[in-house]
Amino acid sequence: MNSKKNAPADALDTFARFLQDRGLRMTRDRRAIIRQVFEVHAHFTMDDLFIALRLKGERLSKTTLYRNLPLLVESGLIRRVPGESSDGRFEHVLGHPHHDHLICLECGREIEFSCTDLETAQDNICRRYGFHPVWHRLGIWGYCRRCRARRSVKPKER
Amino acid sequence: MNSKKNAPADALDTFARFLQDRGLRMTRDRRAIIRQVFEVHAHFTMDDLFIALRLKGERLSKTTLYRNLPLLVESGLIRRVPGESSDGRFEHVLGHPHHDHLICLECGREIEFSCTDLETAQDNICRRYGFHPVWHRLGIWGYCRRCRARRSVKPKER
DNA sequence: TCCTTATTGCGACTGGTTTCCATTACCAAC
DNA sequence: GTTGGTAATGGAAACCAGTCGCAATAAGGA
Ligand SMILES: [Mn+2]
Ligand SMILES: [Mn+2]
Ligand SMILES: [Zn+2]
Ligand SMILES: [Zn+2]
Repeated sequence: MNSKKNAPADALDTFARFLQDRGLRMTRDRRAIIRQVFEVHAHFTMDDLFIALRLKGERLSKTTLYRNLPLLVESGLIRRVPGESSDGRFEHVLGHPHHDHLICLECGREIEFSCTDLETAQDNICRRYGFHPVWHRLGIWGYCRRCRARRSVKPKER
Repeated sequence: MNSKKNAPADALDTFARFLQDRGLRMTRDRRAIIRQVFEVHAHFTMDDLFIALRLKGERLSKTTLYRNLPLLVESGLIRRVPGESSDGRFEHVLGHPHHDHLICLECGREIEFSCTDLETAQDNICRRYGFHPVWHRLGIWGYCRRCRARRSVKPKER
């Protein structure tokens, strides 16, 4: 219900527990990072985050982000978004459950979707191979409805 | 039938046409690259390719590879393989049709699979969104049968 | 409060990729 | 077969995201 409203607080809590379990410490920077990450409901890069935090007056360094985002990933609070090449794109998880992406080659827009058939099919495959899945990333590139309409030109290849 | 045997030749042909269409030229280096890429039936990195070609006595430079692999991708002859971070991993396409990957977090082994249910589910999703798919990449990370057997320890998270 | 040790900032450093530019090689047109 | 306009190439320098080393700082349990 209020799962969205409390996401930042919940996340902070989760992370605190995660840190404690590993003998790590909760710091001002880490609090600021969590707060920011769960305040924005969109994909972000290392740099997006850095700039946002600096604008808010936080004085952490980029190195700190590079050291902490992997922890957030491990804790399950954020995940990497599939991208063409070496992404450095993340998105938070709480209040934003698993989904896959349609990425438009023309306008760059990303559509998030989730589909049980797809997940089921994956589970079946894994079972067949005796594979224990932990996570997956699916990205589909192509042309979105809007772009297709705007130019009734058909794109080429498969 | 002999689609495999002639893959290098077919590829060369395809690429020649591709180049011509764009006013680009077929060169010794490009021929060598195609030949090598279709001779090896496995994923490869920029460096794998460079070393292999050098060992064969080709005297091209790495810069040339960096300039030409993107062309091979555009021509549809090779594709990028999904990878955790900055991949620079490719695989050829001819005689090696579309498939997705199971990647073991422990041994790093990659299992290639393809599953019509999965593809169908994707098509359905795309239709629903009015999205025209061009390509997709699915990678599932987890633990392979072999590794799970070797250590009957259960991995954590979902 | 004290003390151990995790955390941080900063600059140096890295490895992969791109860019520059002068030289070489295609290849289509004579 | 020669020529000429360009594409292609090699090598070095530049770029860039990320990583590392280290001395200074700050959590947080005792
Ligand atoms: Mn997303
Ligand atoms: Mn493959
Ligand atoms: Zn679009
Ligand atoms: Zn394995």
